[in-house]
Amino acid sequence: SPPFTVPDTPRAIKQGPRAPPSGLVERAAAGARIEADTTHYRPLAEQAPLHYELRIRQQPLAARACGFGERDRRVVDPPPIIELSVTDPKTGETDAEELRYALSVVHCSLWTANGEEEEETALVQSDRRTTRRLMGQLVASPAVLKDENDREGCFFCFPDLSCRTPGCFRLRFVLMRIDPMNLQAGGYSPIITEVLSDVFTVYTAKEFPGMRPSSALTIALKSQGCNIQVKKGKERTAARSRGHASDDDEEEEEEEEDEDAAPERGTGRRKKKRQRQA
DNA sequence: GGACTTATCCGACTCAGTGT
DNA sequence: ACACTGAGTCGGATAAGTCC
Repeated sequence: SPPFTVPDTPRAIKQGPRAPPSGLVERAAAGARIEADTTHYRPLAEQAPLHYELRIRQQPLAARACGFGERDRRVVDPPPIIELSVTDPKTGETDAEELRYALSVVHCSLWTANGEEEEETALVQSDRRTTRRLMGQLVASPAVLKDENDREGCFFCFPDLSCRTPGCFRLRFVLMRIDPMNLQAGGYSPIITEVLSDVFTVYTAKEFPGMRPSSALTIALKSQGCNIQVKKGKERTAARSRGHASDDDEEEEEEEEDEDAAPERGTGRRKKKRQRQA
């Protein structure tokens, strides 16, 4: 989709930073992963026209459908990572100050594989409850970090997205810029730009090929404090299956005898887990 | 009743937090 | 620094439901 350019408006930054109402920005940015620099608050209307662009640095590829239960969540693999670039269209230079604006948010929604219809229509369950097809953390805050090549960028990570039903979908990411001076009931923030992911597949539990090892980008962001999970992928599975094979050989006979005799390994933990969930 | 699908459970594992 | 614990993750297993 074509990048959006903010309408030409006079810039008032030279007159000095303008602070929003006390406490408002601090509260709004509490969930942001980077420190909110409230002294550099810039209303969109007071900026020079800037060129905003979202780029998908890590495309979602696969997921295991997690059904309608709330307990067993299966996240999209790999977690989508979006990079925001903000440039001055005249000079082509990056606007580092705008890149650090803490109240930018990217929202994610589920779309059909052809990218023409939103798939987020409510699904009606057997008990008449309605639910969304895409679940998890659908909104991400910006994190200004260095990528795997040590190049600084503004990233939005979605490590907690899951899809309830199998199929082929795309994810649509839209950038919004919250203006704390204009927050009011019934108000809205305009979409600044958007990007559509490649098609990814949501598999059933049996068909799911397994998680992939984390990319260099994921590892780089994780090492800088980004809340994203690093996975070992198939390596872990292979190690696990090797472990199983050796255990079976040694313990098969013991299992038959001790079936009723206090097999406490793991079971105690599960009881606690169930108690928590109940 | 068998085949198939789907939701949930199981057990091994990882990792962050905490106490010593 | 190390051991321990609790919470979360993930692949596979299985119970339950549906269809023919």
